[in-house]
Amino acid sequence: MNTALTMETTTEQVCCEPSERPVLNAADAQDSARILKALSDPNRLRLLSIVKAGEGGESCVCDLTEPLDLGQPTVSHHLKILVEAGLLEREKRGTWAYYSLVPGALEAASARILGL
Amino acid sequence: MNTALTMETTTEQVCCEPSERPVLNAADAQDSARILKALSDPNRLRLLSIVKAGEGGESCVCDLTEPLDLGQPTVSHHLKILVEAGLLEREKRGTWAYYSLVPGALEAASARILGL
DNA sequence: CCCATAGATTGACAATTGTCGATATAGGGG
DNA sequence: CCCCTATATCGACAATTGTCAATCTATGGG
Repeated sequence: MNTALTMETTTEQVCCEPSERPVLNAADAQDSARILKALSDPNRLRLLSIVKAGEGGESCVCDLTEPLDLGQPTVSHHLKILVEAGLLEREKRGTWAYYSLVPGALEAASARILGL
Repeated sequence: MNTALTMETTTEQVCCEPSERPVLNAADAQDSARILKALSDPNRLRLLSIVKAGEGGESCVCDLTEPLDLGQPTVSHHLKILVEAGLLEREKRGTWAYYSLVPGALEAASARILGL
């Protein structure tokens, strides 16, 4: 049995309209807000920027603490938020933890804004 | 960590590089965070969506209160935040206040994410 | 083994945020 | 004028957030 096809927006899709999305529903809004909230802190934006610019697109925590002038626990906390938002991924090698951008995640986040 | 000065940003800009922006500085980060913070609340995202979808791209407060299931003062408060972030503009006509998207503002916000 | 180091987790705290009810302001209509 | 409706502002409150110091965990080297 098929999951009810409640999609059924106007059966005739004209070619290039702005998607005719009526209004963002509460669930999708909360979803987008969760991701955008992770991006709403200046230090987290800088973390993303540093990671992106890092050698091989990754950085370990020790290289992130100093440029932000924040304590190590605080940096770890911000990194966790970014990981949980699906923006960064963590890979542990030896004693070090390397963070890198999740491919396409920033593009997806920006699309959520454009798609409002 | 003591990477010598071998950095030497190639004076020759090849055509389509990712801008070679080294790292987001604190001031720009705070700037971007201010705007993204306005976008980090689900009810504000829905407000933007409703305004965008509204007749003539605008809506008055009375049309925004009901679909969000929020009190009128709360909606006014969110609208103010969106205006101060440069995302919405307000025009008063008679007793009503009409809100509309600032042209290009959403695109600019999304570019801040992509440009990290 | 024991220790040193990288990083995560915890607990605390001040600051900020989202929400509401009450009140203020401002037009428009009798 | 006075009232009615639409919106903004204010004061309060609980919830969330960003930060730090202290502690825990894990990995690697002697």
